[in-house]
Amino acid sequence: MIQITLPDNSIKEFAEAVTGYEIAKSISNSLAKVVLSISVNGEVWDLSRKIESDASIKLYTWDNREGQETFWHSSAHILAEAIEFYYPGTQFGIGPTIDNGFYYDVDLPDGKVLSEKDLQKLEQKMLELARQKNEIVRYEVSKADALNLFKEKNDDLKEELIGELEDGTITLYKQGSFTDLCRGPHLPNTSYIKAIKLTSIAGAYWRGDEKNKMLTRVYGITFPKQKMLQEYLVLVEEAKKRDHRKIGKEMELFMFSEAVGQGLPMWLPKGAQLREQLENFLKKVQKKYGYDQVITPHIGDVNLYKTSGHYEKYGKDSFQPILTPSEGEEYLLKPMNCPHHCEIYKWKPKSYKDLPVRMAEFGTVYRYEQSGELHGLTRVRSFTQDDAHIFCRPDQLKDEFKKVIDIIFIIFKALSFENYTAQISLRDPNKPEKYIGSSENWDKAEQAIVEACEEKGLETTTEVGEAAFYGPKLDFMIKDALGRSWQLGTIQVDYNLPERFNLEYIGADDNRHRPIMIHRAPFGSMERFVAVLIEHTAGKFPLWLTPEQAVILPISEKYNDYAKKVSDFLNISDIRTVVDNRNEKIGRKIRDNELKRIPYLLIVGEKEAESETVSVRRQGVGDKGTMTNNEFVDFITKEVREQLSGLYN
RNA sequence: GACGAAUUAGCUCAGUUGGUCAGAGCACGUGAUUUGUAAUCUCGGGGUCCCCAGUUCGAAUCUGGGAUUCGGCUCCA
Repeated sequence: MIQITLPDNSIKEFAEAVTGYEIAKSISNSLAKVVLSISVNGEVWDLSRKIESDASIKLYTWDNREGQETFWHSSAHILAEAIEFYYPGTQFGIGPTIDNGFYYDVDLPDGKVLSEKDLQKLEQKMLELARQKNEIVRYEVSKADALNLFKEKNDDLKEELIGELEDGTITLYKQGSFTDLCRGPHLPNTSYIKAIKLTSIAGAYWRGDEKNKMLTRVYGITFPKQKMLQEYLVLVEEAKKRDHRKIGKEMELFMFSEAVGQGLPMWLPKGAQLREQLENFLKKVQKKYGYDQVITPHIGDVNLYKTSGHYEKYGKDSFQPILTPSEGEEYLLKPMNCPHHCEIYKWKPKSYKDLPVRMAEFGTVYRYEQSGELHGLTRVRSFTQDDAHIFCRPDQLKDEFKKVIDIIFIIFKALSFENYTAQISLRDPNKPEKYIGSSENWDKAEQAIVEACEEKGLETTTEVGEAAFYGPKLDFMIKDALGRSWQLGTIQVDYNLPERFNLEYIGADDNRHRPIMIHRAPFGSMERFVAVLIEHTAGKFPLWLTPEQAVILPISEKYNDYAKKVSDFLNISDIRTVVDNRNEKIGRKIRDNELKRIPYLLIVGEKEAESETVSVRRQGVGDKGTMTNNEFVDFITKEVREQLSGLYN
């Protein structure tokens, strides 16, 4: 007698060993149709695997992440089977599930290459294989047998993987004519998979290491219903419309020019306006938090970066030094602002009473990113950090750290960023050689970060071994329209630069002490932040931020003079206003300006000119009635004030 | 940087087998119209078909090299 405990703690009894599928069936036929895998005592199993003894179980369907993973994992095997059918002799790397689907890394024989044209035939083959309703069978094998099997297939990649596994834990899965090394779990058979889309193809290094061979990675996604695939594809198309590169072009925010160079963005007037609003906003917040703005040059003597250690670490792989007419003189385009700020700190002796010193700069830096890494505004070669460095005493560290978290919260709130994640990056205690500074200091810094996050109620993930070589850090990440994650705000604790630059303060004990440095950039960089902001808002920026807040639409050219008068009035009232005085019908002007995402459309004709009013239309909403010009100024000013209320005043 | 794909008017894109294929819509200019809440009509100008070589009687189209962009990989101070 076997007792199976269900999630609601009810118990079902079976006379003999039972499979997950049989359990589902015993509950209801409709459940049996949709269940995909089963958790047995916390471990996810195949539905077709026999449960031999008492267990607690949970059944997974498409609505559970675990169910989807089972589904996609089996899909990856069918992809592999299809590839093996067309390209016998292919070596198979790994084929895991990802957030949206799965991929398989393969090495085709005889230097054959896959290209996007081949995806369709692979999809067709996969559908054919899925429809064969082949059982997916699990085998437990010895390491020796597993090695032999893949040796026969000449699959070096699998051999390498098996070599690292422990004997007695190795399982194979077979469906149709294809056998794969795999921990599972899998679907009972292939017929569950009804809709298949291979989405893209890309190169990927074996085991993620640049020194290894580059394999071909095929990405795909599958669904239990055709309709779900259609819906997914629509969603992807919608997401593409939010791409900041597309909207940035449409809204005339920024551009690139081959003549200027790769990865060197140029801000167009409206983009510059947007950026200025963001900068002014942060400056106000920083003023409240006791920061001082500074301005430093775009270049620095190469020896400055030798002192900081950056030259040694990155000099060869970045922009090369600028020479001067003087022999032996070399300058570097600055890859960061910290060394300059350290020099400012040293300008004058500091007392413990002077700390913390908070030094902020919108500093443009230049980094020679590899060409394949450049990506719109999110990854560029010249960018402006909303940088600041806080020099503080050890007893101030945690408090300063918390204040920086506050600033980041203010920004995320002002822009309604809610779906961010926060990651604490700590050192790898097993590799002390990777880091500089005493382990005592590291402990203190790490503890300060963890405590600061806890006290701020910030939910974080922790990554061991991800710290910078000079200190632990807290990063804020946010996803773009297509689900790619970007690091925005960052706070880093640094014991290294104060050492290298010999920064000091005189303590109450009249001795010299070393300050701790905090690097922080709440936006990360203006470029990346604006990119993510565009995708977040689909270009419909909040009123306080948007480059053009109102556009005046004269009904006909006869009212252009009045429109100009209103626009002048609004502009001196600090409302960013433009006039659409083209010789077009009003319907046309409304359409064009709605599409330009300007929040307020002000229609003026005979009535309005006579009564000194405007007819107000909210973008995407519609007619808001008629207001006097003064009323409109109050109306819009109030809206801006409400958006920013309590954030920095 | 390595792998794959792409690049045609300011933008979005069509262009079949190498031969009236230099195209469309939008944008822009022009004339008419003087417009009341999501596209008025007329006429017109605009191209180094990414660049450089090559094959060919003939290249947007084929081949080689380069540039840039895109995808994921590696990287990210």
